[in-house]
Parts: sequence; C-alpha cells; structure tokens
Amino acid sequence: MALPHPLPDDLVELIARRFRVIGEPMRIRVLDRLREEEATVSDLAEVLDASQQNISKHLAVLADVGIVGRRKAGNHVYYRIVDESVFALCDQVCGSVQQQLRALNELVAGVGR
Amino acid sequence: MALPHPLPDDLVELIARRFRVIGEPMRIRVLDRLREEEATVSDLAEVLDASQQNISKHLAVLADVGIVGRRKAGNHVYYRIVDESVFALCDQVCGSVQQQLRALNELVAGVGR
DNA sequence: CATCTCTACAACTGTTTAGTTGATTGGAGG
DNA sequence: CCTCCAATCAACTAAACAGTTGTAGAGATG
Repeated sequence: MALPHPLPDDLVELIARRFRVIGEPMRIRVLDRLREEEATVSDLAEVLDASQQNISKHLAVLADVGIVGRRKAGNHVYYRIVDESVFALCDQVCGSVQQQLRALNELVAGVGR
Repeated sequence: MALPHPLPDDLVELIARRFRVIGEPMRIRVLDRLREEEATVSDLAEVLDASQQNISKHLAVLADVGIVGRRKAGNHVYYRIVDESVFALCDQVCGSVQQQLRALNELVAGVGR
C-alpha cells in the first residue's frame, strides 16, 4: 500500500482526525475495556467512573469514525470494537514510549557512573 | 510486549499525548516532508506555505515527544525524524481509512443495483 | 561594530473540544 | 396509561491549542 508523496490534503485531514479521536485518555480507557468484551454505556460509565453522558459522547465519536459499532438490545445499547487495528496502533506507541524510557534509563545510568 | 489490563493512568496519558501530537494536519505534513530528508525551519515553512513561527512551534512539539531531533548548523537548525515508527502508524491508519472507503463503495454499489 | 538572517519566545485571539447540567426520546414493565 | 430506566440530545463552561504578531537572541557577513 504505497502512500503518495506529498500526502494529499484530504488524506492528511482524515489521518489527523483518526489520531485525534484516539488521542483522548477517556476514549483510550473505553477502548481498553471494550477490548475484553462488548459493553453498554452504563457498564462503561460505572467501570470508568464517568458520567453516562460523557461516555455516550465518546462512544459517538468512536462510532463516527468507525472504530466501534452499536447493537441495540431492549433498553440497552451494546458497543463493540469493529476496527481492531487501533490496538496495533497502541502497541506500537507503547513500544516507542518504552524505548524512550529505556534510553532515558541508560542516560541516567551513564551519568551515575 | 504484553500490555497490562486495565492500562495504568499515566501510560494512558502518554499514549494519548503521542496520538494527539500526531493528530494535527500541519504536523503530519511536516513529518511527511521530513520523511524524504532533514530540513530547516525555513525550508519547511516555504514548502508547506506556513509561517516560520508556526513551523517552529510544531517542530518543538514533535521534538518534545521525541519524534524529531535537532541539529544546529550556523544560523540554521536542521530537523530530522528520529522515531521512524510514526510512519508505520500512518500506514496503518491509511489502511483502516482505505478499508472503510472500500466498504462504503460496496454499499453504494449494492444500492445502485 | 553594524546589520542581516534564521530561529525561538511571549502574548494574544479564535477555535475546538472535553465535561457538566438539564431536557427528551424510546423501550420495558407494572 | 403511567412509570422507570437507558441512552441521546442540546446548551453551556472551561481548558487546550493552533495560528498570528511582535520581539529577542544567536550566528554569519560586511
């Protein structure tokens, strides 16, 4: 999948939006919970200690860009991950972060010598 | 590299910050240019049609999280990518986006039948 | 030293957006 | 029909942030 250079403006906007959607702590926590199993708004609100409206809004954002999906069952609405690639993204970012921490540790060790 | 569940709060913040830094159109364009070769602030400002101060600020943000590095040479400051993993992230996001576009096309085709 | 260029800093403005509060919709059950 | 509950919608507030303008500092050049 070769990317064009320079990246066209609308693609840049799409990529940026996707990253911005994921770049919100509460949404990351939501996704982290949904990784285990699908859940309702009130489930997530309770587990994550947030208001139901707040969680509902975040889920709407995640659904808007197609990361999660909805399933209605009576009064409840179950949300689930439909784009598993977000976890690969998180893993990679964690890798970068941890690598930086390691580099930092080596630096500290070097100074301590 | 197994990630803990649930993700600890400070790690969530780190991940979110990283995504938010990348989730900005102008910064994506900067990175896209730096992918070819290192460049100075004024180089990027001219190519990307932005103010020198604007580019400088974005580069400072990117440097702060360790995505780019600085090299001074006389009056100029050369910036370069030091964390290549950002491109893998972009590729993955592009993959998701394109997959969604394909799904959308199929839907449209189905309705057209 | 005087001046020019490149970069960074600081203060300000407007926009975006996360979170709250209050109201509304819609299905389940008495 | 009335009530309860889950989820969403709407309006507002506060904080974060991108972009601009003006300025300061560092290094090159005459």
